Amino acid sequence: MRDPVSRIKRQRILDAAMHVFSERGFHHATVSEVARAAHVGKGTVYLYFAGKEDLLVSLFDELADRLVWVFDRILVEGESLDEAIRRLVSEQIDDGQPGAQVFRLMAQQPFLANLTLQREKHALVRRIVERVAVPIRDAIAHGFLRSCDATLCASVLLALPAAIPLYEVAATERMFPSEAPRVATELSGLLWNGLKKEGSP
Amino acid sequence: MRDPVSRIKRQRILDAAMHVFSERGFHHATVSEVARAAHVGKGTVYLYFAGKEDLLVSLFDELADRLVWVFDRILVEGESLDEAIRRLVSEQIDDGQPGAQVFRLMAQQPFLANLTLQREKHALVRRIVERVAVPIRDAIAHGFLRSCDATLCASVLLALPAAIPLYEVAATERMFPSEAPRVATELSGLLWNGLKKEGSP
Amino acid sequence: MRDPVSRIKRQRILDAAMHVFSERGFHHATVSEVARAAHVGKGTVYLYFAGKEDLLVSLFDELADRLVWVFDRILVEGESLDEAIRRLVSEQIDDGQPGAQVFRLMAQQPFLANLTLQREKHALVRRIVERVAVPIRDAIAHGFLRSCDATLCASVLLALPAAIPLYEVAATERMFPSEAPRVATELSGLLWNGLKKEGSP
Amino acid sequence: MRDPVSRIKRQRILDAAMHVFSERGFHHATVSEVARAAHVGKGTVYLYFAGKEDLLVSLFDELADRLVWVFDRILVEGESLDEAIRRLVSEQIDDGQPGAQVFRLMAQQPFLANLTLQREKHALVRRIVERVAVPIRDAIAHGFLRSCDATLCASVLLALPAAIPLYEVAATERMFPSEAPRVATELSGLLWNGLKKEGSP
DNA sequence: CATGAATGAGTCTTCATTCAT
DNA sequence: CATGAATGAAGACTCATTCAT
Repeated sequence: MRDPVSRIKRQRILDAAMHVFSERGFHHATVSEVARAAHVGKGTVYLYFAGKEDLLVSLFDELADRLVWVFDRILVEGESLDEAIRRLVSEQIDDGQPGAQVFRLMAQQPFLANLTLQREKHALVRRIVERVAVPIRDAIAHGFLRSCDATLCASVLLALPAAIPLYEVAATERMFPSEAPRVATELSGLLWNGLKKEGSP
Repeated sequence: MRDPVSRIKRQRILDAAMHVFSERGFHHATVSEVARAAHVGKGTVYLYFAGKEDLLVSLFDELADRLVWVFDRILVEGESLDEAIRRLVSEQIDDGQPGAQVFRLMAQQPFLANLTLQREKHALVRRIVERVAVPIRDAIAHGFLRSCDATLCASVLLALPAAIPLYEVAATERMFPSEAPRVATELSGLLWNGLKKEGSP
Repeated sequence: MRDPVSRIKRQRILDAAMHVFSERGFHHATVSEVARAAHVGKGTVYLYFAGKEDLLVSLFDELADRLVWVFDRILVEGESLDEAIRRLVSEQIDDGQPGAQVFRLMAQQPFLANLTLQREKHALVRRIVERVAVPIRDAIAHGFLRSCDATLCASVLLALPAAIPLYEVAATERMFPSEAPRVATELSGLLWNGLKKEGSP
Repeated sequence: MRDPVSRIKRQRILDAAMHVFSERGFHHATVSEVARAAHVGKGTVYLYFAGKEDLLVSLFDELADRLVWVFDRILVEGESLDEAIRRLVSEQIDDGQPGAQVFRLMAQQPFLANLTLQREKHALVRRIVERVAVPIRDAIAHGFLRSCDATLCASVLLALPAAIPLYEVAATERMFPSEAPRVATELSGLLWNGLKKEGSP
C-alpha cells in the first residue's frame, strides 16, 4: 500500500476501470476487459481489489474524494456561492474533469450484492452530500438564500448531471464537448436563481 | 394482442417486471422471478416479449406513455405552469404514482446490448423530453419565463428524481412516504423559481 | 421429484458422477465431465444438485442406503454372522457390487467446504456404522463373540476396503477381478477369527 | 541438500505441509498457507520441491521412511509379533506419533496428475507393505500364524487407521486423545486374534 | 538464495433463451 | 397457447507456478 509502485499500479487499474465502466456500463464490462485496459493480468486485479464490486466502490471512493477536494478548493478560494455552484456543476458535467461520472456510475448500480460495500457506498454519498449541504445551510442562515431543505438542495445539485444523458439524446444525440461550458452555465444559473433570495443579484 | 385476455396477461407481466426490477435492480432480477411474480410460466414471458431487455424497454414505453398522458392531462386542465411543474415532479417522486420509477430504471441501464432497443429507448426519451419542453418553450416565447434552453430545462425537470436516492441516503436512510408531497413542493419550487422571470409571482 | 422421468435423469447423473469420480478422483473430475458422461447439459446437473459437493454427498447418501439395505437383507435371510460378515465385506470389495466405493470416496473427501454437507455426511456415517454395530453388539451380549467395542469393530469392518488399493499396488499393480471372492473370504475370515470366541467354530 | 541449513529449511516446509494438509485437506490447502506456516516465502517452497504434488509425495516418502524405521526398530528389539503389531497399529493411530497420518493422506489423493509422482507413490506403498509383510510371511512359514496371504494381511494392518475417522464420527464426534491406547489395543487384539493359530496364546 | 508480485489457465456456477409436450 | 425442463455461453474468481529484484 505504501509502496509507490503498488499505488501506481492500483491507480492504473482504477483508471482503466473508470474508462471501461463508463464505456460499456458496469454490468456489461468484464474484469478481463478492465485488466486488459490496465495492461495487467486478470489475477492482478484481484490482488488490489476484492472483486468486481469492490472495484466499483473504490472508484466511488476515489471520485468522491476528488469531488470533495475540488469543492473545498472552490470554497476556500473565496468565490461567491453562485460561482462556486457553477464550478461544481461544471466539474461534474465536463467529461474532461475529474469526478465527472461518479454519480452516473452510482446511479447505474443502486444494488450491490455485498452488504458491506452497500454500506460503504452510502457512507460515501452522505459524505459528499453533506459537504455540499453545509455551505448552503450557512448561506440560508445568513439570509443569502431563500429558506429550504439544504440537504435536498445539495442532492439536487449533485443529481443535476443526470439531466445530461437526457439532454444529449433529446437535443443532438451527442452533446458537443464545446457546449459543456454553456450547459454548465445554464444549469447552475437555473439552480442559483432557484435558490437565491428574491432581489439578490 | 387484440385479445383482451392477452392484453391483461401482458400487463400482468409488465407490472410484475416493474415491481421486481425496482426491488432487485434490472441485472440482479431474473426472468424467472418476473414470471413467478406474474403467476405465469417462464416461457410465457417470451410469448409476449422478445427477451429480458425488451421487457425493460416495454416498461419504459408504457411508463413514458403514462407520463406523457399525465402531463397532457395536467396541461389540458388549464393549470398554471408552476402548478403543472409541481404535479409533474410529484408524479415522478411519489412511489404511489404511476411512472415514478421510469427514469431511475433508465439510469440503471444506460447500455442495452440490442442496438434496436437502444434506438427505441432513445426515441422514448426524445418523446418525453420534447413533450415537456414544448410548453416551456411556449412560455419563454410569451415572456412568462426567463430565456433559456427549453430542452435542457425539460431534461432537468425529468432528471430531478435522481436526487431522491441521494436525499434518502443522506437524510434519513429512508424517506418517509409522507414526506413525498413536501419534497415535491420543494423541488418544484426550486425549479420554478429558477425558471420564472424576476418579479413574476 | 415424484416424476419418474426426473428420478431417472437424476439417477443417470448420479451414476455418471460415481463413475467419473471413481475414475479421476473427486477433485480432478469436473462438473462438465460428469454432465458429458450423463449425456446432459452442464446446467442440468445444477437442476438436480446444488453443486459439485452436493453431488458427492448425494452419492454417499445413495450408496449408504444401498449398503444398509443390502446388510438388512443379509441379516434377515437368517445367515450366520460369519457368513453375513463375509458377504458384507464382499459387497464392499467387489467393484461390480453396489456400494463398493462409498468409503473410498468418503475417505478422499474428509473436508467439505459446506458445513451443512459436512454434517449430512457425518449423519450418514453414523447411520451405516451403527447399522453394522447393532448385530455385533447383540452377538457379544449373547456370548457368541468375544467382548469388544462393537462400534469400533463395525468401523473396522467398513474400513477394510481401504486395504484393497494398498494390496493392489503391493501385489500385482492391479488385482484381477477374479480374485475378489478370494480376497473377500480372506478378509472376512481374518475379521471373523478376530471377533469370535475362542473355541467357536 | 548437504547444507545443514538447507536440510533444516526443507524439513520445516515438510512439517508445515504435514500440518496444513492434515488440518485443511490437501486440495483445500494452498501453497501460500504452507509457506506461511513454515515462515518461508512462497517461492522458497519451489526451491526445495517441484510443486504442490511433489510436496505431498515427499511427505509420503518421509513418513514411509519413519514408519519403516519404526517397524525395524520394533522387530529388532525382539518383541513378540503380537506386541509388534500392537505398537505398529498404535504408531499409526496416535496423532502424536510420527507417521500417524500417512495413509490417511494417501487415501485423500489416490490420483496424482503427474505420472512420475504416481509411480513414486506406488513404489513407496510397495516398500511399506512389503516391509510389514515379510515378518508375517516368516511367522506363517514357521507355523506361528495361520496360513494366509501375508501381503493382504499387511495391507489390512496398514489400512486399519482408516477405521478411526469412522469411529470418531460414529462414537463421539471426536475421539479423546486419551483413548488412543485403548483403541490401538483393541484393534491390534482384533488383528492378532484373526491371524494367530488356534490355541496359541 | 529468498522473495512475493504478477499471471492466466481452469472451474464452478448462473441464467437468458429454447422447445418438446 | 402455456409451460418449465434442458441447455451452454459467459464470466467471476482461485491459486499453482514463474521470475525479476
